[in-house]
Amino acid sequence: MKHDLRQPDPEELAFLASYDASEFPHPSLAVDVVLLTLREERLHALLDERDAQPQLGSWALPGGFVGMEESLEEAAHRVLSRKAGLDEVFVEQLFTFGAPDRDPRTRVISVAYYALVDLRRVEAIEDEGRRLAPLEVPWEGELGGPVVALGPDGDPLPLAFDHAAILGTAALRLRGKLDYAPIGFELLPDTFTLRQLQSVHEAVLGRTVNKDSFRRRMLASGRLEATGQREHDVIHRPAELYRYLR
Amino acid sequence: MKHDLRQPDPEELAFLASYDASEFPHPSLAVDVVLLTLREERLHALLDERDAQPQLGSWALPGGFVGMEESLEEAAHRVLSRKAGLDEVFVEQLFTFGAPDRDPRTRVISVAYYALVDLRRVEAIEDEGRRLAPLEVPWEGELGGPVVALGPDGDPLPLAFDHAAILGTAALRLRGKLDYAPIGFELLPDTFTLRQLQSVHEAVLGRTVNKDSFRRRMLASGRLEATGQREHDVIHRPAELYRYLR
DNA sequence: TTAATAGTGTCTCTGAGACACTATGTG
DNA sequence: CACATAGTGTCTCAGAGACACTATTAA
Repeated sequence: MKHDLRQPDPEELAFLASYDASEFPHPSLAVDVVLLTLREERLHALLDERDAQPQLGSWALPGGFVGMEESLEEAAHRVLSRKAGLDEVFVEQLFTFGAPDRDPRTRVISVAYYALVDLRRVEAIEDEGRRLAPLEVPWEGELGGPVVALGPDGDPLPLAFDHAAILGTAALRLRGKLDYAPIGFELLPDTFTLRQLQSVHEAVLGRTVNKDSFRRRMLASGRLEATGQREHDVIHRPAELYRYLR
Repeated sequence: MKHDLRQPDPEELAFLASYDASEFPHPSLAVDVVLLTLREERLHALLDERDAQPQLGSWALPGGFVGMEESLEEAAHRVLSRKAGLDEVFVEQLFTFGAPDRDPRTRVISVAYYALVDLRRVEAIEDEGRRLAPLEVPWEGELGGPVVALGPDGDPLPLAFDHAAILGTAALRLRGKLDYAPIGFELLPDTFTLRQLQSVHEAVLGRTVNKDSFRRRMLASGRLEATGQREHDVIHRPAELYRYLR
């Protein structure tokens, strides 16, 4: 988001030189990133098990405090790079969470971002304290609400702070934007079939979509380019591979 | 946004007691409010002329720093109450602006909110340093970009900081949400005619809308209740007055 | 050849735009 | 009565769903 700053005049420069930023108490400012990917037709989010207080042992979104010289989006990318080894990921601001009691340590405002990435780029990063947890969205349509992350036994994972609400906001945003913004592609590899894209939409929306009209809409959108290649190693007629036109 | 916090255990409580929040440098955190209303079929935003450095004399969105005990939305309501004498206003989080250079004093992150209100509630608050400035949106559809606020002579007002970009984000959000969220009503008095509601949509969208299908859509939405009353003091057949069903 | 999915052609249904027509207030 | 806008009835057109049919690969 670019903006023009007025040129300061001399009087203003004198004021700025004497300005004391520590005059008021400041809350802490963090970014939390909802890294979403698709595995087995289901949305998964990257979660880290907290290895320190507070809420030791619960599962948290990757996040970090915002540096004094970086933009919010840069902070989100830094978090992804540090905690998931990912660069060049699609990232978008989600919502800013600032309830006074959301962090028991002190006042922490969190600017949440969501990131979308193809599974192949992240499936290797799982270890004991870091999971791609399947999400269960317990509401439909435009309702919204917290989202449940599942552990390997299918039981809900304990989520830290208000991170269930952040996940819920991400799921809601994704569902809302999917139909009019080109974001489904971000969860797929470079080239993909229409069926794969449809599966992405179905997983995100939590419902089946009509095959015929989905194909028509996607092809009519003008954002897909046929590669001329076809998928292989499938047990049926191979489908055309498409590429997303940026 | 409600969330469940886990109950801290004794070990966690000990940690919290020793936690020092001043360990890291913190940016300042502000809220800025885009208060929008409709006058003469045009969107207007409340702007204050800055009477202090920096950017003395330029026009700024009403805003303020976030208190340590209040939520972000409470801070937005407080700003509206203090700077516009308004309570019970429709308010929604817009976007968080955090470019490192957006404020020349120091690092200030601003959580922007937009508020929608009927003109009758705010037209009396204008004075020398406080205006409802008409907005000119120099782009269409889903493009976005900064927005121009006009002075009484029709010339653009100098806007402080990145507030032109914040206004642009508000205009874009409003245009995007108008068709699927019940927000047009917020810019009208309690009861209104369908023609008035159509005017609201036309002003926000910056284009005319089809009368017939607009009526059909609104009546079919189920969110309007006929009051049985009609407008009066008009030179033509008076229209039915409707009320918005919350 | 069969199984399985890719992809096409076409009918129907629904909602938006267009437009003509009727209704009802004021001057 | 004329004027101006409110409000209705109906036709057309475009896009979504439904469904039958053909195409193409592997086993």
